[in-house]
Amino acid sequence: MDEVLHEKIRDTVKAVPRGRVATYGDIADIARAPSARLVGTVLNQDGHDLPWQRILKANGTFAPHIADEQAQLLRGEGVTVVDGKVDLRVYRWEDAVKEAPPEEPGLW
DNA sequence: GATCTGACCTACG
DNA sequence: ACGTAGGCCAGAT
Repeated sequence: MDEVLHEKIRDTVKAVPRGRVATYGDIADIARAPSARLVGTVLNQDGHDLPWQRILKANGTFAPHIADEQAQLLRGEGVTVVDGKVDLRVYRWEDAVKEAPPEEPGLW
């Protein structure tokens, strides 16, 4: 597995501000991960010291096994969790777009 | 090297 | 709103 990418993903997760959230897809996007699956895989293996509670699925829900814990932690950061979901329109990490670097020039 | 599995995502019925 | 199906990528069998 690509160590660089691994760290990149970890860094990106760490970059999410307190009180905000991001989706696996967002992280994958910013970290240049080939797929959102990788983000989940990395967090699963090496996410113990990361703010993994700020990462959720694209629809604003949590990963099944950790849902409870995650909801608690996020509430502790001031994020409102309703019916096991977070309103992405409000809490989504907006800088995700800004951080997204341009594509390689000359591809087309 | 084929197959299965998973902290995913989108589209469809 | 909820289940399925297909696509996705890397690691483990």
